[in-house]
Amino acid sequence: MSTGPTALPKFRRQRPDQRRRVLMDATLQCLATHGVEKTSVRTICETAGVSIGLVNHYYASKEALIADVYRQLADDLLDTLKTRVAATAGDARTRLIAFIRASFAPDTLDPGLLRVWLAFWTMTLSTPAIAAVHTRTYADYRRFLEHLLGELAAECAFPRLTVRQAAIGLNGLLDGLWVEWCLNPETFTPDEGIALCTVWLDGLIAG
Amino acid sequence: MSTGPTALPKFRRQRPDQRRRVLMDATLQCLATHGVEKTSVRTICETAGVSIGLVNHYYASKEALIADVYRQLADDLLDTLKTRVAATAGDARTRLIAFIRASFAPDTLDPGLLRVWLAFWTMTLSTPAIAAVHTRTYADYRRFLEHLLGELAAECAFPRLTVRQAAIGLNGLLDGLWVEWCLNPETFTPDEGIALCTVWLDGLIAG
DNA sequence: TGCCTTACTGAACAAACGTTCAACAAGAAA
DNA sequence: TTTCTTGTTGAACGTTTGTTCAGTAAGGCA
Repeated sequence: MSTGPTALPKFRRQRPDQRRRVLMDATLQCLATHGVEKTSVRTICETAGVSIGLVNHYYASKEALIADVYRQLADDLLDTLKTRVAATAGDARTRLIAFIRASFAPDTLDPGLLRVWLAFWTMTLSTPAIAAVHTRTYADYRRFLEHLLGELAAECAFPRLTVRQAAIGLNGLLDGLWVEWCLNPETFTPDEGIALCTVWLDGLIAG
Repeated sequence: MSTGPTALPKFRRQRPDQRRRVLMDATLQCLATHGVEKTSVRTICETAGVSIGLVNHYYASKEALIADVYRQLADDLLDTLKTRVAATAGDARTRLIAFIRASFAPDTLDPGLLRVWLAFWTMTLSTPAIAAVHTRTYADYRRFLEHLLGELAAECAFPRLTVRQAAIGLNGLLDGLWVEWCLNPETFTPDEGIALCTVWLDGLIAG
């Protein structure tokens, strides 16, 4: 058996940003399917189809890679929500409900995604680099909610809360319900989750 | 240098339930201060002041020990909340607000406690034994909220939600705000958290 | 064509992991 | 006092971890 003159190349060189993307995707997939515990540099590289050494060639540490994944995923998620809201015509309340509905869409309401998020939250409490990503991400998210709630306040004022406070509250309610549902989907249906957020919204207006 | 006839005993025998308690306390302390990543059997035993072999003498695995800690801590926490509500006289709304205030008390609102809880939640998604504890714990918690909200419904009906749904919603709001605050205490004050939950409650009544 | 940069590989390393188990000794029982 | 039970110890084991780095080879350039 001869390798022949036209043996397949062992690997292909790629542009740094392409390789980084491959590593990030693989990391995300590992975190979602196997959890943090089983997400090792080896697992990531195997999933990405590269050798063990490549992670530390592109990132200072495994930690830095995960921080990059956090940033990317959070940005993508917010973009998805923004897009879905932008595709919705109507008054402020209608747009807010579109935001809520998007938050309870099947691709967001995924236990795998929660597994990833729990890893990020855990690292937020001990890794300054990840805490920085969390702070920026949470601020972006809340800013968009404040934008939507500001429009609502213009149409019908809610005297008991500031726009900032309302955004914090709705964000908390969405996050809390998201966590509970992913941890045990038997407890309530996504539609009930949407209903709960809608009642919060109307309770806000009623004052 | 002689050891002498009255050398100090190397260890003291203890009753199984006492030793288990010591191991659980040490595990809790490790999880809260160092996080899951750094909570090894060795760290736990060092904190408990015992040798490495003792964990596997009392528990089938490290996992079983953590499940025991989860059960104990969740029960203790709910008991604390129940006690504080029981110490409050007044109508249903007053008692519910006492529950909310207790949820935002300094000993509950602790990033160390969140670190522990995140570990439990993470394991809930991959370890059936821990998922079982989560399901029972969450049910207990919600049952108590349903009890309180049932009394509220008797005084002033809220037509848009069932008592069960209202309990799920308030639980989600409390959990969500708790997580966000622990991850970044700068975002809002505990008093604002209490206010947000109170507005939710009054919005429920207003219907 | 041959050179040269550098993306990429993968064996090697030290540290840390959960678990095991033969040996030890504390303290009650006889 | 001696015997016996068993709570407790801690060295040892086989894995797995993140990181390193000398070497390999892909692919643009002259």
